[in-house]
Amino acid sequence: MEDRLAPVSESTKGTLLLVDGLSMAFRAFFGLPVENFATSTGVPTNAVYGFTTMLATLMKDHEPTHLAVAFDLPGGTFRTERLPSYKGTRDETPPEFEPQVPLIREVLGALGVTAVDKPRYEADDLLATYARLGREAGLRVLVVSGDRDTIQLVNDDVTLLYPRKGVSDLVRFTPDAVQEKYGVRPEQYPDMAALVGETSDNLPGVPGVGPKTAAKWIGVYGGLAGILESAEDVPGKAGQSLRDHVDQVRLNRELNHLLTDLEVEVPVEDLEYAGGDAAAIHEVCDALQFRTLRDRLLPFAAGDDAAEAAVETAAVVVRSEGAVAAVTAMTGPVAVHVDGRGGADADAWALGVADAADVAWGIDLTGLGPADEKALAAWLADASVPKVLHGAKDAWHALQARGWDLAGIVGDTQIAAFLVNPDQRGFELDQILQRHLGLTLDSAAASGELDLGLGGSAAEGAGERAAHVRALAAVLDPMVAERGMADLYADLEIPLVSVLARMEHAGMAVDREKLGALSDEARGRADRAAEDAYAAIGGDRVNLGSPKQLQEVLFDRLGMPKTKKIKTGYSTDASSLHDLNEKAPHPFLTALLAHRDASKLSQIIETLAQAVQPDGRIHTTFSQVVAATGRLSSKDPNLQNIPIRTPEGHRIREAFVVGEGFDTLVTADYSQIEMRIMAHLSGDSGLIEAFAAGEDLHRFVGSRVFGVAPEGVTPEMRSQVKAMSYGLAYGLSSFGLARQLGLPVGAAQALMDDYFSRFGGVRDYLHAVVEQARKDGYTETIFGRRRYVPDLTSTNRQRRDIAERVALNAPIQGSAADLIKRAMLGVEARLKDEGLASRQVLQVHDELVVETAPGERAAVETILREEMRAAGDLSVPLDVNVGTGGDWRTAGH
DNA sequence: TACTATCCGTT
DNA sequence: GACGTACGGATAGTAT
Repeated sequence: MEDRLAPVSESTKGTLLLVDGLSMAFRAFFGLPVENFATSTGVPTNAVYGFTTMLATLMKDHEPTHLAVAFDLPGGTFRTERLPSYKGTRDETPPEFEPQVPLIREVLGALGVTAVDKPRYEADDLLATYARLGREAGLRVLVVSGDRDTIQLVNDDVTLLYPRKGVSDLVRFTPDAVQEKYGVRPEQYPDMAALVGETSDNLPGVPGVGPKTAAKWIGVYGGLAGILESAEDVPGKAGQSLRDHVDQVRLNRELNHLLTDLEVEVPVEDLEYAGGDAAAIHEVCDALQFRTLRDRLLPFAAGDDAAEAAVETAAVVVRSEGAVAAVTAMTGPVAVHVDGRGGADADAWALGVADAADVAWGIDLTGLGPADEKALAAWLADASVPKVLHGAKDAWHALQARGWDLAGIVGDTQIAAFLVNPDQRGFELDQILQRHLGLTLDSAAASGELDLGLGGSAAEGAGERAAHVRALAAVLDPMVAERGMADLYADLEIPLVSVLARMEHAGMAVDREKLGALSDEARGRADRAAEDAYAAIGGDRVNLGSPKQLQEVLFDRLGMPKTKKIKTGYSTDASSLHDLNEKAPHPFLTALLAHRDASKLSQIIETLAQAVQPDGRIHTTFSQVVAATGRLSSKDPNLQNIPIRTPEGHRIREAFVVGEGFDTLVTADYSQIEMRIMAHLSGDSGLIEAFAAGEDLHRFVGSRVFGVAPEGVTPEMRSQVKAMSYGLAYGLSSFGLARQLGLPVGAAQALMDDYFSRFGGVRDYLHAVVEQARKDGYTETIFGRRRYVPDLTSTNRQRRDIAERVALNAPIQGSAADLIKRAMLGVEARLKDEGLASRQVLQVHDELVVETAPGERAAVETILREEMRAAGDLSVPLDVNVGTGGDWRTAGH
């Protein structure tokens, strides 16, 4: 019995793996603690995780050629029709289990595993039927079930894997193993079970008869039929008990017989396993937040034909000799890969180029002669040679670091992969190759960090990767086009790469002294507030930065009322602390809030100060492949979350200054861009009129909602309407609105009702956009950028609700992102056309910052105004505010 | 060292 | 019973 999990001997015709879905999911559920397995949104995943792990192990160990997972359907079966109390003693399934069943089916779908079910029949009956069909087809059959009834299926061709504990410890039942454990042959097991009874099925047995007696009788009388025939002769107390319960035994035997002759929808030959879909596996692993499991599932992905064709072309011969001459003679289109890093102390060290189906060139850039240097630099800077890269902006920087320009970028497979599915995570070359071509690079080659001492290997690696990029482009370009995003890709995202590269390269000048003074100040305030906080609790120097220790102080020691629940207890966030301070005022709370404020500030300042480069400027890194809505993101440091609301925030912005040799900073931002997009997309006449009128939007809307003259709109009314308007674009509920405005839910609901009665087009649009997305599976911006929202059809309420908010927000936020990106291209083109030396240095979602050269301020203001306005042709005007100053704060006013 | 949880800054 | 999008990033605490 210890020979569990050893692969069965494979027959020449293959192996059929049959799994009882629910019984194994249930075992997984109870085998793994539910509290340790959930997504960040609280969806429990322990059963999905355990089940999937088990399945992956089985698939890997046994390499089944045919595969099916059978499910019980809700509702009764022919057995409960026969006996309503059948399985009647089972406890109510835990509420965390049910929602995981559709998730398991999603995993199976991604893996390409057939799920089978049949109304009025149990999964076991399907297993029994498929076991017979598989056996008749000459397949070796493996049944995996936690239901003992399936023991009857075991024979020379059918082995049962039965969970002993959890789902990772499976016992292998062959006929001999069954005989050894139960003392009967597998086909006699139901006879035995009929006599002994099955508590889990609510089938009582013969009192006083256990497995030993049952086995003995079966041995003596040859089976249940013989036993019942000779019932009168069965001796002893047990014999009498048997005679008293003959009807029950007959019923048991009738019910525990599994049907092997069901009509099945899927013939057994269609259970042949053809592999899963890599993209779908990624998608489901993303959704369920599976990390380690992803790597175990991906090997089951089948490459499709297109991908395989592309992989073929990626099988390259890499050549280094004569590479420079060969490459510089190319007129494109070519795939280019650059190894190296941008930045102050590193540059490009290897270049790979691929343009033919089977030859790629690799060049070691570290040992080039002057002639080669010149030729290569010219070729890279030649805009008439079209080039495709993966992460072109990084390559741009790496080449720039050695003084070379990169031009002619016509494609970026990283961006293409992002457009195809922006919700994915991880767009590094090796990840995208894995995802779309099923290719696995070895980690050294994939990372591009090859040892320079290995002679030509860096060059060869670069050549190989260039070939892979070429293959990727061949697969991804049609996918982008298929999704209607060819123009968005070629005319917006790709040209933007160079614009962003130049912005990052330029950076923003910083007044170090100002920053330093601010830092000291904030540090001092934080320290003083900390002392106040310690004093307020009797001098105990708890770590104020530790939510855990704060919880202990607030809720245990001070006995304060509980705040909102979080995973680790009760929240100590700012809004909770404010609430607490109203309910139970305490000097500790005030001091803690002040400390939080000051230390956050000093932390931000410290991070910024540390990010200043030797050139006295901060160079952020923008990404086009992070925010699923299409917004840019900024990191190292993030310049898109610099404080602005507080006086201290203003002072931080004052430290961002115009650089030497330049004149001013000009900042231009769209006014109410999201509401304008809402007006355009919804076509609501009231909202369009509001913008056409050109007066204060929230005042206008407020006057309509509250039925007063615009002058009669109080600041209170205005702020309520403003919160309402913006909340709409985020899928705000009346509860959320109430909480934000400090109103009763009823009042918030009334406000929403009034709003919608005046702006019905908005309500209709919001409703329609979700419906359309549910139908199509994706949302779209004005410019055709897609975001897929599969969870709109999820049976899980929470997932569905989140998906609805995503569907509401994505077209609005995404269209705004498209607009400002278009504006950036327009601004860049105008600056160049007009021969100006001013340059864009920052984008913050609805705001552009330009550093102007002397004498160009007026021209730049005009360009910003015009290009931002002209970025889209909407049914409402795009209003732009422009400001100028020697620092970011001043310009922003 | 790597990862999770919490908190908080922006739009 | 929860309940507003999209991010980046610091810190604490825990797992490896």
